[in-house]
Amino acid sequence: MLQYDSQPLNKAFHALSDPGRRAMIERLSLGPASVSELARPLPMTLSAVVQHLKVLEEAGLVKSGKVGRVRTCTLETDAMARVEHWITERKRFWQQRYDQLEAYLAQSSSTGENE
Amino acid sequence: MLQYDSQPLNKAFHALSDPGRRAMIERLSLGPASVSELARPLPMTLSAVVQHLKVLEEAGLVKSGKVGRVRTCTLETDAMARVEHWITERKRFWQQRYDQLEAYLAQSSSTGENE
DNA sequence: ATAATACTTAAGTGAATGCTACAGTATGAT
DNA sequence: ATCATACTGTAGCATTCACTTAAGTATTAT
Repeated sequence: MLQYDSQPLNKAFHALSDPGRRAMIERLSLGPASVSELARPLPMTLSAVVQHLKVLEEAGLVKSGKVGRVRTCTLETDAMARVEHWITERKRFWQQRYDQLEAYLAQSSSTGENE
Repeated sequence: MLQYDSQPLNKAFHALSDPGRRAMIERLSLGPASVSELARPLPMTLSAVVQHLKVLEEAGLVKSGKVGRVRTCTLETDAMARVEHWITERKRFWQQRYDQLEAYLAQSSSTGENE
């Protein structure tokens, strides 16, 4: 534990910290989409969207391929799962402490040492 | 869905994108700690750690209070849970598509139309 | 009283970010 | 052949980041 570096996680969390990129991920969680489809709802130029896409791809969260003139993007669910995993691992520990506290309180109230 | 802005999530994901700050969160998931305790394993000055702590607090991921000269930090598990929630929501959708695909494949192989 | 501890705050710096504008290049439609 | 579509790529720019150094301020220990 407490391994200091993890490029993949750094990049993944960074990628998800931007609302535009999260919107793109939200769209892609519903299914593949072209670059213009991803761009349509966003208040920025296509150029900007392409740059965001690059960030997402370099974080491993999205993959894309071109057929004809349209690039189709898909979500990389494994990478998303790895991000989720980091959080659930932390959760295990704080939950454990919470459960211990609960058990302690239950035990001390049943033995009634506070009366 | 596709609400474009969420300051809290922006800040939370951004806060988690730094390996030093993640190390601090990892430590705090085991229980409260002072600023120097958080700093000890990290390859940077105390000053830098305090600045990271500020980022974590502004993201709502950590709270802290001072008693005497030591500041004790604790993890805000609710904020962590909210980050987790954003991911599991996306997961719901991509899982659904996966399940549909699986069901389709199961059905088409049982009707044996590929022989 | 003196010194060590545990932060706190501010200024400065080089690098990374999130854009836009503009100028392309393929590909598909008419 | 011409035009629209769907990107692609680069330069520039204001802002934010992740630090460090340096100079504090309270507390606690001796």
